Amino acid sequence: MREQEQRPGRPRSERAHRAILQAARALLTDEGLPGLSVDAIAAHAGVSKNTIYRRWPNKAAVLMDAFTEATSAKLEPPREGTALMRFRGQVHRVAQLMSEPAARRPFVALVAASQHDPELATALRERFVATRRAVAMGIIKEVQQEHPTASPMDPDVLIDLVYGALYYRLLITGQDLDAASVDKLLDAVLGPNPENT
Amino acid sequence: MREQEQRPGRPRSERAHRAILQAARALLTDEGLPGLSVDAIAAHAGVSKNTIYRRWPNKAAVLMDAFTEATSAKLEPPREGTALMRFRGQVHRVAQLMSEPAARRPFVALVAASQHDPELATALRERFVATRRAVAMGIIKEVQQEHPTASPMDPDVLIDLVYGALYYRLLITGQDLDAASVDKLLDAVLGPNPENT
DNA sequence: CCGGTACGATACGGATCGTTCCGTATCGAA
DNA sequence: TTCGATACGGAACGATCCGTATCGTACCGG
Repeated sequence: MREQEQRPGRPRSERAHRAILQAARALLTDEGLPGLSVDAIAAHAGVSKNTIYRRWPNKAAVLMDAFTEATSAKLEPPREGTALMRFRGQVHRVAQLMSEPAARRPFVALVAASQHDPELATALRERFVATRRAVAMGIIKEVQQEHPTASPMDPDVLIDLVYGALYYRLLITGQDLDAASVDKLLDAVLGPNPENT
Repeated sequence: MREQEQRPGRPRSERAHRAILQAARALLTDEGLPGLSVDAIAAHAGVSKNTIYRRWPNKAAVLMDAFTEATSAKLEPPREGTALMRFRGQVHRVAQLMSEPAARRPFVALVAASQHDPELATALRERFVATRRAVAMGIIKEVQQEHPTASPMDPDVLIDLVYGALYYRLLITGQDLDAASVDKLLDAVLGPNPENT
């Protein structure tokens, strides 16, 4: 979005940029998707609607940036422990993040909007899903080196099962994603947690 | 919707009822959710918009009825074979149905809309998800009686894993739900298919 | 000082939703 | 046959939203 560092004329206000994304997050968290009109974002950010459309092509793109900026920092994979425990830790981290309405609602809204917006669907996959998947894939391969005797499940299938169950509960059944139930999921797929205290 | 069989005045036209649901299905299949305006449904059904809003409270409710009417008949669980094979068969049936755009798009649209419509979310769970779950639950318990030695996975967790993976691919990654990949999923959770030809 | 761009404010066209009003049609009951 | 009650198609309405356009003004480098 900001590849051209220096162009003629008045530079774009960094303050306006942040205000827009923050307003989008706040409105989406508080009011949900129906309350998220571009006019409302503009008013809440103290910004002209013109300024929003000068930077993003449409409402979904604003939402996408607001979401990834808020969540990416919170989803750094664990760096310590066995690969197995790091995998479990990462799944827990995603589940924990998504159990907060402030993250869950924007994500759900993006998934919903992406169903009839192919560009947004691609962006969501590339900028959020694929990142989580790549991290998980790397850790899983380490796990399978640590435990070569364990069932050699296809890593892609494993990821689909675990994250699938997570998002299934999130989007469809609406169940809580508390740590205990996430552990049950992981135990079912990976075998019992060896560090089970 | 039609609990009162006999009330005074002119009875509601059954023909209009069917025309509305059929028009909703047709438009949703062809145009997707954004193209599904109530005006368009009314026009396509040869019906006044007034008539639609006399019967359903909003657009999502119409969509809900249209979807369940169209799909419930196609999701009768298999009646023959071992319980294990019937379970696999049912999952395949759901996957096959959802791989058709004519069913996939309405479902995805409903899931999307249900994210900010609690009533619709409840209806979707009670009238679609819960039905599939109850059927699966019954079959799984039979499976576990057939194979008491097999891993005693919590049936709820099992269902979350399998259907979760299905809907994860459907809603988020956009992967195909062809029979082979569904079999891989099932093998990963249940063990290899004993009737693997 | 000047061209170029961003800014806030405001208005607009187009579309949609859900509601409301007509006059007419169709039912059961009196 | 008459009458109340309801449904019907048609049409219009207010409110909302999106994305675009047009103001005059503010800020940048040359």
